[in-house]
Amino acid sequence: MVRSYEQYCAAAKALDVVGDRWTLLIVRELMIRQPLRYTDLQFGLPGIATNLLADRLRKLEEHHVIAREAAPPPVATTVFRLTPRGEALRPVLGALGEWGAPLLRECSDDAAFRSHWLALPLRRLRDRSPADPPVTIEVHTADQPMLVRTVDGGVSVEPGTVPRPDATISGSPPVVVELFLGAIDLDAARARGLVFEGEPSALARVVAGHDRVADPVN
Amino acid sequence: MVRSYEQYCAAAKALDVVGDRWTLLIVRELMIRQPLRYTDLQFGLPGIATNLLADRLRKLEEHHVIAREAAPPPVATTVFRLTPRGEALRPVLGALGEWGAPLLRECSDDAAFRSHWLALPLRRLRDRSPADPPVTIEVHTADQPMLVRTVDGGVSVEPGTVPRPDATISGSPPVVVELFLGAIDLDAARARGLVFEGEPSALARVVAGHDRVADPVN
DNA sequence: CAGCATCCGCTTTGATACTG
DNA sequence: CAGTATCAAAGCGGATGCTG
Repeated sequence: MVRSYEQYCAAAKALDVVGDRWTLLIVRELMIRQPLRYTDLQFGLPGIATNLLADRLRKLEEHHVIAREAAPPPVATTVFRLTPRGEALRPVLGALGEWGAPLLRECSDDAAFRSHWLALPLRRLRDRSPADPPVTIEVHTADQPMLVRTVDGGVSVEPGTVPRPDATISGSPPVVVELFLGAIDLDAARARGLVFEGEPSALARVVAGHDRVADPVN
Repeated sequence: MVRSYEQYCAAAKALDVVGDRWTLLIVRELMIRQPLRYTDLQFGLPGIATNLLADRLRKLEEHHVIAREAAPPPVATTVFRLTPRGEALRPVLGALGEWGAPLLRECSDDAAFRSHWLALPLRRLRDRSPADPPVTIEVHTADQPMLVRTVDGGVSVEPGTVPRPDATISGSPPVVVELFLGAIDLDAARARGLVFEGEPSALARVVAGHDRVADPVN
């Protein structure tokens, strides 16, 4: 069932476990938000076949990368969570995302996107004036609105809305991501269909400067 | 021909390029020793089918991860080399190797091994007394003898022999690797069939201490 | 509905043989 | 040496069906 490389090599052994198609993307989903139900995973992995998801989850559980839990009474279903061993894959996905970031430019326009994926590239944003009162930016770009708020020197990215955000951004995923990462400025983003309302200073406070590498990063 | 995830996500885009079976192991080979001929790659990738190797090399070239060169007159053949873009994958293989290292313990005894793979886990060894004259350890464990020498605060790992090495080690790959990485001591290694000749101090100088994590690391 | 399992057509893989 | 050609077997993707 499993096709091993049969090599005494750490990288090959790692790929024996997480090298199968979809496997690392399942781990990605659990890295963004834990724990998740089967159908939540399915939604976060557009294109996966249901039998493959079931199969991969079984294998990941066998290898102690994820764990299956009985969810608390309110929902009463099983949920999936990363084990410490699974959490240890974060540097792998980090390195992969770093390397893959430049490829996002050549992404087809109808590529799938999920709002919660914003958490990966935006996690590296820093709050430029942590002493000031926190700001909240509401982002509309795909299946659900997300809140980007300054917290603890960085930003948090979570689903939700607030009554009076400091700024509200609506646009396609590429434009939103490139804007936040400083690859384009607000005018350029507007030229590509982005709608911005509120305080530009709220955005400037967290946007990655043009001084750093301006590639969208996962 | 290529099956893309079609997701606007840096990690997914990276896997579109290097996620296919064997692809990252090809990159591993070129990371250890550049440049390589087709047959050298084949030897370093035990188990790969020749059509797959040809196919992967073509795709990697299309994605500018590797480049094909006409070799200089003496050999007069084409060789493969990593581009800067390919070199940028080093953190990915590093993270994968780090994560996969603990899995080496459960590696089947007849797993394939190539001597030059020693370069990956041993690269992290440090020279504990860089001021002293360099030492050379000759290692016999698979297809060809390797030389581990102290150099510039660390060690170099290259194929070859010398007339009078400070130490000579012969043993199976797991025992050799675990010994170098400090997971086992010399007595334990000898109990598992390792033959050591020469100055134990030469080994002690580069062996990772028990203080650090004693997992074989790629 | 959540959580799969089964079936089916297609693609990819792996092993071997063959060629310029 | 550096691949291409061929082919059986396994894996993948999509649809549908079953069970609590």
